[in-house]
Amino acid sequence: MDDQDNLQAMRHSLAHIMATAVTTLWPEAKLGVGPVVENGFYYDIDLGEATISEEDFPKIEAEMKQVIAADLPFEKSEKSIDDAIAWAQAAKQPYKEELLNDLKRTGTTVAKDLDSAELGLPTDGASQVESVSFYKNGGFTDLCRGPHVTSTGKVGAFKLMRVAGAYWRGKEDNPQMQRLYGVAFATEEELQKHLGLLEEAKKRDHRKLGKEMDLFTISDLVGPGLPIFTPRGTILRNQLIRFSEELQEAGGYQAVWAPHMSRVDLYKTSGHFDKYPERFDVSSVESSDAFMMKPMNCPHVTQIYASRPRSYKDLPLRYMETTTMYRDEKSGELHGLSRVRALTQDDSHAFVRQDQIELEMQSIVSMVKQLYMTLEMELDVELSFRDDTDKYFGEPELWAEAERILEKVAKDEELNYKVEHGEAAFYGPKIDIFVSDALNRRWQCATIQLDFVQPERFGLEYTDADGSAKRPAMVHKAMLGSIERFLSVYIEHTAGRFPIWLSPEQVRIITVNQTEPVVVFADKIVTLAKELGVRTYVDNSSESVGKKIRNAEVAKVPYTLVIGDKEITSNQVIPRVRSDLVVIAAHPELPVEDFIKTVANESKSRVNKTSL
RNA sequence: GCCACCUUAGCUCAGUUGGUUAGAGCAUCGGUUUUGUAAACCGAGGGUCGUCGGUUCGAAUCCGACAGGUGGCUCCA
Repeated sequence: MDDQDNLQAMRHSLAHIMATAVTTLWPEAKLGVGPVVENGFYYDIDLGEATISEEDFPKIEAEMKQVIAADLPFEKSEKSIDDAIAWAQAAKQPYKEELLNDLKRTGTTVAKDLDSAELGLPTDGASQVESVSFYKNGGFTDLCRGPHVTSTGKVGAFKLMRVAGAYWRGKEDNPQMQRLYGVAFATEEELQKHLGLLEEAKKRDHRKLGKEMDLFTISDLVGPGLPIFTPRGTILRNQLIRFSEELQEAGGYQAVWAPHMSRVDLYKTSGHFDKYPERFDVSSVESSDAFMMKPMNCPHVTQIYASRPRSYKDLPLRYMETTTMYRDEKSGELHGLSRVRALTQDDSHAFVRQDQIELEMQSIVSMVKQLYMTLEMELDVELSFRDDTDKYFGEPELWAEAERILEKVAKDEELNYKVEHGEAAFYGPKIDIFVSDALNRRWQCATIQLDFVQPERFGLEYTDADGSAKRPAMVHKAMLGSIERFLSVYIEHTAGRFPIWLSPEQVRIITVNQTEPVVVFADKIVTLAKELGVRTYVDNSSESVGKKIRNAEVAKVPYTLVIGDKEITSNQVIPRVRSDLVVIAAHPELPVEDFIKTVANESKSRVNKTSL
């Protein structure tokens, strides 16, 4: 057993020890599942009327420590499936009984959040389950495949972290259990290191940095999930949008524009209306028609396509639009900029012929790669395909073809991807690109979607070379995805230390004193910077130079110039460079004009390091 | 929406078992200082303790509802 396996066994054993402690303290506790997760473990527990809160943790931890101190062996045993069911009934463990019954009937459990290691499933995954294994430590016995550590004393260091609600088997209409999360490591040092990392992650939380760096704000009066952007945040936003749009223009996309609301009928035709009830109705329109805010853009765009007859020679027809849409997310799902009710997408839709799909997908993927490479972010790619349920529209043959094309493109473009069945949109399969925030939570950003369904539902056509009417396919794409969500991840990714081209303020000019020649010289630099499109701010305040330097540092401004008599005499400056941008150790003295020009060039070429 | 928890000044936080005019640092404003590469000094303003209701002689403190938030669950076109 290597260290990694051993750590897994420790964490899994701790889940059992926690369950032991909880059932000692609350004998009526009904147990769900208790698998290993990243950095630790959890156990789902139903206490009926009672609830566990974080205040109970010291008591549970004390109980767990007793079990650990007793160093009781984990003893494995086998039972036939029917004996196991009888055991669950006798032990009054209805959730275990349900799992065992499903196991007997189908050979599997379909629970989404269930780690198969938690079950007593035979390791070869045979469909016919004859027997299941149990592990016993002291007076506590649990259905479990294992493996475990040899005895309860060998579990390393742990800490209970929090309690959360979790629906039994991940289904909203099932009873909600309490999920107790713990973290665990082989040694106390590693545990402390992990807790330290969590503290570090807090410091780069985009909600905290967004406030500190004056990028955006969320007002109760405006409403939850409706972030508003300050001048600084808007510069950041617009720089990213401009980059996305420049890439798309180079790729043959034409900008279009559509209003932010429409008749409800638009979404009834597209199929979105019945699929997604989370919409914002516009109720007071003086008309018998119902209107709503747009939750997506594609239906609008189909109407641009449909506005005139199209020839096979017109395709591909590529439309792009950076625009805001509105989705009524449930209150508990809102999260800073990551999950909002008003989201802005760098959205695009290409209408293509069947024979153009693959090439189009390929060029989009390479565009996405270029964007993320420039931003120095890793691509974490998922191919979201359909499953066997009936929630998808369209012919199965078309789906199979679409999925084949997506996978081929992913292979050809050497994407490091995983296939996820059941994650497709109702109208087609997707290539989804995920990025991770400071706490390692994955968020979907870029998405590329192949769609045969909406052209069908809107009756879109083009005239082919032989004069026959043909149906185009539609390729949806968003590269940054939701700008808001992208920013949330990007702020955490960079800890607010943006590259020069994205920095809301690129050069901070600090005056040594407020005498007239100094102020005039600072103004001269600002005028020059403005002409070249460099974003500057002059700190003329009567603070000490040390304080002003510190303020510039805290604001994470890439370059700082201290201006005094020396600079006026020589017309040269010594730029102070933010530490993460430095590539050359020496900071040369530069003529003022050269310095500003260099910053302007760096900004234009979107470099991540400085050449100063 | 569901579960647990949180909400005191613009921000970060004190505030004893319910007991007089609720404190600090930073920020802001005013004054002094005119500063050379990570925090000058003095002073002032700023709070219906998230909101509403209840218990009590008395509530920031106890109870309830609501709102907002945090971590999960569910959902994510």
